[in-house]
Amino acid sequence: MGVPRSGAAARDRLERAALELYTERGYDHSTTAQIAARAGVTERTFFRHFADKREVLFNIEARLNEALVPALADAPADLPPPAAVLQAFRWMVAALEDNRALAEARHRVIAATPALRERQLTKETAMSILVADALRARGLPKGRATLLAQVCTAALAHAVHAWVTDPFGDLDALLVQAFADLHDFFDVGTANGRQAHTGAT
Amino acid sequence: MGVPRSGAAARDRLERAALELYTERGYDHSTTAQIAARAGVTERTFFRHFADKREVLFNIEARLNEALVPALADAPADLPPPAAVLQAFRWMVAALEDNRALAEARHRVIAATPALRERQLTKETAMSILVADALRARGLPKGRATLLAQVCTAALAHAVHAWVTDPFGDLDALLVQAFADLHDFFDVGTANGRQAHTGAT
DNA sequence: GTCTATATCGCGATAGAC
DNA sequence: GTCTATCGCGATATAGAC
Repeated sequence: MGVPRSGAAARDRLERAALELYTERGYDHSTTAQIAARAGVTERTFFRHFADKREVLFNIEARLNEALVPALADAPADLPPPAAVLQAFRWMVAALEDNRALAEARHRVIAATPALRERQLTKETAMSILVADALRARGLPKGRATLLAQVCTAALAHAVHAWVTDPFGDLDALLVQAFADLHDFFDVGTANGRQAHTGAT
Repeated sequence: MGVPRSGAAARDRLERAALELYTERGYDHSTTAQIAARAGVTERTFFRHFADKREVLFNIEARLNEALVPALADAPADLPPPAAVLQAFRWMVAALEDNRALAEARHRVIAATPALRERQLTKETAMSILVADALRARGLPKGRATLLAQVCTAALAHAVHAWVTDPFGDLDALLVQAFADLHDFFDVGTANGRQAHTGAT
């Protein structure tokens, strides 16, 4: 084959081919053999790079996680825990905002496929664990760190979902809004039924 | 066959057989054929009752959801949204506390099996959607309802996890504590670093 | 890279339950 | 008799072993 043999390149082509095929014929009507063929490799190579047919769509998450960990570690120690997580998230999602088209394509496929939504939840959980570790490093006890991490990650997922859904959404603003909503839900200081928000959906 | 032909009975036997086998030999070393054999039915029958090898462990969730929906609807209209959800959750989990042994067995298998943890996340999301619907019925706008529902569901999952993990845990108390933690995280009224809690983990 | 187990699902026939 | 659950058989594709 005229195609170069670099592992990373093949991996990239597999990811592209998978997204294309899943988009064209749908996830369950695309076979791993077809993906491999379109990428110019054997089926075996597909499984060398990705544990299963779902994983091939979730490489972005790994890259985001790599950006998140240092961002969490660098957050000022005097920030309250939720604010620290928010700051790290805002830094991380900056990378996302450039690739809106790709994000939308991915989102469409995932939204249309139960098996892929399931995997996405797993990825969110994985990210939540990173956040929990960072919170523990900031002194939160394990149980509360885990809970707060889950809550913050849910807010992030919520903001990203709103972003890919609304063609005019600003991811950073949506993220800030989500965290503001969290305060509003649980802050007895601001009467709980209040609706005073910049852009509540 | 000497085995009665009631659908529900076969279903029950399949659930039992699956939990046993997953416990004995592990999820990946149990085949659907083995489960079916132990339940006294054909492999084909297994798939008529359950969409896949994972689903057979998650019937309890369906029953909990059935209890949750009316509980959410019956919550007093004047309660703040998080309090209403908490009340419904407390009612729902009462059913769980009776079956501690079963819950622990299930938890062990699920915790040991990535594929099952993945499915469990999906079930939590499904429950979260029920909560979101109820919150919208209470007047919350869609976006905030979804977010708050995810947060509350995370708190529930957190409490249940703590309960099955700690042999001396009281599920109801853990649930109340989780919601109290949420307030503490986001309530600016109570200084944010505070640790004053009854039983923080 | 090749080989294989097995999860998953379609179809037609059968057989209790009402 | 009409359901509906089950059976028996077969096909395909994922995923893991050698």
